Amino acid sequence: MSLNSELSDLFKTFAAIMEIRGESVFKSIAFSKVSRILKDMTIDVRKAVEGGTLDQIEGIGASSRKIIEDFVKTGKSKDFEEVSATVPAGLIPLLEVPGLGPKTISVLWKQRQITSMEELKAALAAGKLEGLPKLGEKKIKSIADGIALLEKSGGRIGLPAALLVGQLMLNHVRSIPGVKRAELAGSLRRGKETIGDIDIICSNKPSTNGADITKAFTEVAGVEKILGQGDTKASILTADGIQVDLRVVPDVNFGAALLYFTGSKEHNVRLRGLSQDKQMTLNEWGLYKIAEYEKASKKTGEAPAAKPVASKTEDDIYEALGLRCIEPELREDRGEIDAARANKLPKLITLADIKADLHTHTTASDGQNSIEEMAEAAKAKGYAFLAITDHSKSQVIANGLSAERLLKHVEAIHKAGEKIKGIKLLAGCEVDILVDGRMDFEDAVLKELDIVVASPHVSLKQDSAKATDRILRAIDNKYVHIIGHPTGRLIGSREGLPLEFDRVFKAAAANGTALEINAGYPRLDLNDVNARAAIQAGCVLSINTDAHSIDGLDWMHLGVAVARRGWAEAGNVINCFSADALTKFLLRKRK
DNA sequence: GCCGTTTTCGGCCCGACTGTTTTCAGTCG
Repeated sequence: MSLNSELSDLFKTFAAIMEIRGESVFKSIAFSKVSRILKDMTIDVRKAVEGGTLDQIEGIGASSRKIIEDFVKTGKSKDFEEVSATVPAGLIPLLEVPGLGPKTISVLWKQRQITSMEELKAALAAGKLEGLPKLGEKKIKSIADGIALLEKSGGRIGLPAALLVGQLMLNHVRSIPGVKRAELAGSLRRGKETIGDIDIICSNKPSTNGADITKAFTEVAGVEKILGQGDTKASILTADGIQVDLRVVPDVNFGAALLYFTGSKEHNVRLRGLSQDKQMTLNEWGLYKIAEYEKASKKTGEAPAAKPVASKTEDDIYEALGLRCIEPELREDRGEIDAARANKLPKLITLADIKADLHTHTTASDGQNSIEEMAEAAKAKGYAFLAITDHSKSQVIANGLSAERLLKHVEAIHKAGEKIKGIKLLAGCEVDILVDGRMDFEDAVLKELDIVVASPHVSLKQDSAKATDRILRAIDNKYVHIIGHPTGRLIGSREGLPLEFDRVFKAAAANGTALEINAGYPRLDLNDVNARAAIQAGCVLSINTDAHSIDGLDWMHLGVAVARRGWAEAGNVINCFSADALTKFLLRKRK
């Protein structure tokens, strides 16, 4: 694990300990923020310490700086060790249980000596939680249910699965009589790579009441359990263990509700702070002048009786706050609010900007469709280019091509290209980057190819220096156009190469080698944060599906979502280049 | 714990819901 990740985890744990100890919530919020800053940081924190730039980062104060400096110097933090000795480590995972928070955990610990999940389960089974303050029969059952839910769903689900379920449920909501507008919200709308639960916001026509809509929502096929259903809100659990929440609001409040439930939480907090500065208050019903809002009567589940400054659309609210409208993918409190104020938001890339897929496979290696079938499918998407890039010889398990087979394949691709009009086929190869950074083919073979994607597939546990040197050598190769899935990570199962990204980005920018955002799930590699840092360093990106079948070409939108979260514009991505510009890009390095 | 063009002290975002309570604490998003 990288130093940044270790320190990020340390601060996350520190924040959790403070919650359980019952310290001021603002302290734990502050450390949670530091944890997030470290996780998002693309330079090695050691360099920030050595360069003395830690002070300049907003959110890192004297206490955090001391902990970071100690940890970088000695591999541990005395402050952290002292505090963590006061709370059993086994209590921290209990914060993940839905319905169980720090206050209750503290009571369980101090009054029933529970210090771990196992002990909590044993105590529940033995009925030992009775008689505690604020813990009635229902609360005890909800803790047991929460543990069961956590163990069943195993936490977060992947973006593609969430999109499928989300779209189905959204269509269902839109078909309910009385629904006027409905949209996906939450982290799904922001395009995050993993999703906790699915949020849907809808507005109702004046003639319909919310309870009819929430009831119809819970009656769709595939609902395993109804978690709750009221006039304005319902929650269900699908058979796959995915939670879907619906909120119903009057149409005039739709924009405020959508903004609120799209989040992120951190983005919302910043917006509300900004509202305060302007003598306004922002909530899920709308943006109000504080003076009027305080006088207005309020009833739970109903909009406050004051005229909002803005509430109908998200654009209205941003505008009233003096901001350009911020796209959902940017709402992470990563500088988007300042950019919106300065009118410096990027014009984000869209799926429609994509004119090429530059990394795909056929039956020649481990794909399922022929050259012609892949070409026709890509043409049907309106692409101008398709690169066929089957595996190189080291990928024995994927039926990788020998030099001889590859050269024959190149001929076959060119021949197919002559037959199929309306799309240009590029004959290429996904060449393995060997453990020391050499290519899996000699230059004499590579120079016969229209396009070379060089990817790491094996030895993905190298140390940082070796891994970085390996990728740098590939970037330097004059025949390599794109570094495919640069880290080799797999979401949820493999960390990938611990690259020194600043060196990688500098070299790629200097050489004109594109870095891939692999759109295949669970790769999505580069990730959002690294894609953004790469652009800032002057790199060009390439978004490709790595499709192994014609269906695989459909996942381009996942890569575009990552790119959007990485603040990418069409001009940063070679797949959006004009035919001329792409051709020039492919030839330039070889001069 | 962090921050500062009113501030180096005193704020720090907001409402819904649930359960355990007779007015509020805890949790969630």
